[in-house]
Formats: sequence, structure tokens, C-alpha cells
Amino acid sequence: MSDSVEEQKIRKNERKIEMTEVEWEIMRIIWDIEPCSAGAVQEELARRRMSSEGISGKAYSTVKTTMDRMAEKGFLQIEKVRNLQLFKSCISEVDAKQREFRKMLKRAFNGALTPMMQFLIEHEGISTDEASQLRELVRKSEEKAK
Amino acid sequence: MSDSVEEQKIRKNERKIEMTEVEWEIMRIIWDIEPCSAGAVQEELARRRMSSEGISGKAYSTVKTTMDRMAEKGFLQIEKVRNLQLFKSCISEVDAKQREFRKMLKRAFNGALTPMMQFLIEHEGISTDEASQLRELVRKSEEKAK
DNA sequence: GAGCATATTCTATATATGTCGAACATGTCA
DNA sequence: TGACATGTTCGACATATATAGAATATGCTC
Repeated sequence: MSDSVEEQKIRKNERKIEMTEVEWEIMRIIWDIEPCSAGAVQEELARRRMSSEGISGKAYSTVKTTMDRMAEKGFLQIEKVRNLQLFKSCISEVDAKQREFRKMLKRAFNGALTPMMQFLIEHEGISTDEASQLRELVRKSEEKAK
Repeated sequence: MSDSVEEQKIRKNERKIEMTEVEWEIMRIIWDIEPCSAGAVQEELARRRMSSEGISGKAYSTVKTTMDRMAEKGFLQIEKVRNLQLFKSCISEVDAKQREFRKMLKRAFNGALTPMMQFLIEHEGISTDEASQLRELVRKSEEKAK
């Protein structure tokens, strides 16, 4: 029994949305320069990759295809101006970070913050500086909560 | 110009190793009951999925295929006993957590801890309880570092 | 030794992702 | 108006992942 087109669409929209590495690279650029064309993103991507890791960029069509797919997934929004397309983000940076963080937390720490913190201190070599900074942050947040 | 088989193998081994969601599910079980057979993992997976999310398990062959691939990737190790295979983990829980955490940190926070902490306090609604617990942890870690 | 239970291997499909070339469209400027 | 620069669309292929049925092997029990 094959599903109807409708059912497939529903499944498609319901499917868990995760950003891949390349998608993150693109999103970061979009957040910086939106609204922008695919070409602009492709160039900026090449620039960043070159300067940060010395690796080559990607072909225009590669970037464009990825961006089109991101639009389908609801990460991006396309606005037509004449025959051009301008891309804008549909999710905020905060939102994306939150999703990424929570995914990690769920996978690796059963969704709980405290065990993660414990882990950080035990295994991630949190520096004294970072620790006191952290303590400061926590103190402030406690104050604010009062 | 196509690559030689050797080159393909090298690329294969060099490729970035990430655990997918299903692989995490399986790894968690392995860490708990290793050394173990694929069948045992499949049964335990069904049990956990049912009790935690009320969703169905997966066919034996699905689990087995995934586990074989995990062995290829170096997550698992197969030990033959007669005609049976016993699986063991090749990476520790700590190691896996570390990888997952760092991947998230790199993607979403440019690899730096402090911005992540800031983010947590601002957006993840760290509770007063968690905050003081955290503060306690930090205090202890500072003492130890002395 | 025949058959059952269990395990392994092989094969196959669908979807996602990464990658890109080629063809086609169109606004601009000499 | 015709060439060029820039964009868009289409199609294609490789690999990864998720999924699972079918065929095959084999140890054990009666």
C-alpha cells in the first residue's frame, strides 16, 4: 500500500530537521549578510574557507542546490525580485543554537544539564579563568532571578 | 579521472566520523551490556524504545546492518566465537560524549566555551537549583586546581 | 540425522546529502 | 542588437543512512 502524495508531504514536513555541517556554514553567512543572493553566499563561503582552513570553496551550483534544499526544509526563505532570488533566514541564530545544543544534550547527556556540566569540569579541562567567568555568570543570573 | 581503490580506502578512513542518532541508541546499549550479540542489542533496543517513547523497535537485520557499519567505521569491534559474533565498543562513552560536545561547540559557538555558557544562562533557563549546583561544581574544580 | 532456533550474509529499496555540469533566461552596455 | 555577465533550472552521480526481506549456515536436541 503506497502512501498518497498528501501523506508523503505530511511526513516530509514532520521529519526531524537537522542542520548539516555545510548548512551551518551557509547559515552563518546568511545571518551575516542577509538578504543576499546565492552568488554572494558562494563567494563569501569561498573566502571564509580559504582564510580559515585553507580549503577550497564549492561550485556555485553546489551552494545553490544546498540553499534550495534549505529553503524546502524551512531554514531559508526565497524572495523573488525580478528574475533574481534573495535569500533570508527563517530561523534565528538563537533558535539554531538552541536546537543544536539540545540535540547534543539529548544524545550525549540524556537531556540533562547537570551531568553535562559535571562532564565539562571533569573532562573538558575548564580553565580557572573560564570557571570564574562562569561563576560570575551564574551569580548574575541568580541575582536577576530574585 | 577516477581514483584508485587505494585512494578511495584512504579517503574512507580519513572521513570524519560522526555518530547518527540510531548509532547512539545502539552504542548506549552496547556500553551497558557488552560484550553482546546483535540479537541481544536488537531486543534491548525494542524494549527501550517501547518503554521510553512507545515507538516500535527495528527488525533484526536493520540493527545488524547498522552494527556492521559501525564496526567498519571503528565504533565497534567484532569478536568471533564459533559461528557467533560478539560486539564490543571501541570508543568509550567519555570519548563519544566529548566528540559530540565538541562538534556542537564548534558548530554553534565557534568552538568556545564561554559564549556557550553565556547562551545557556540567557536562553536555556538554567534553574536556580542547577545554577547553584553548577557553582558548587565550579568551586570544587577551582579548589582541586590549586 | 532431521529439524528447529538462531545467527550471518546478501541484496535491495528509499531517502538524504554532497557535489557539480549543462542548458537556459535575462538585464545591461558598447 | 548582440555579446557578456550573472542567475536560475534541471538533471545526474556518488556516497551515506535507514530499513528490512530472503537465502544460507550451523549448533543443538530428540
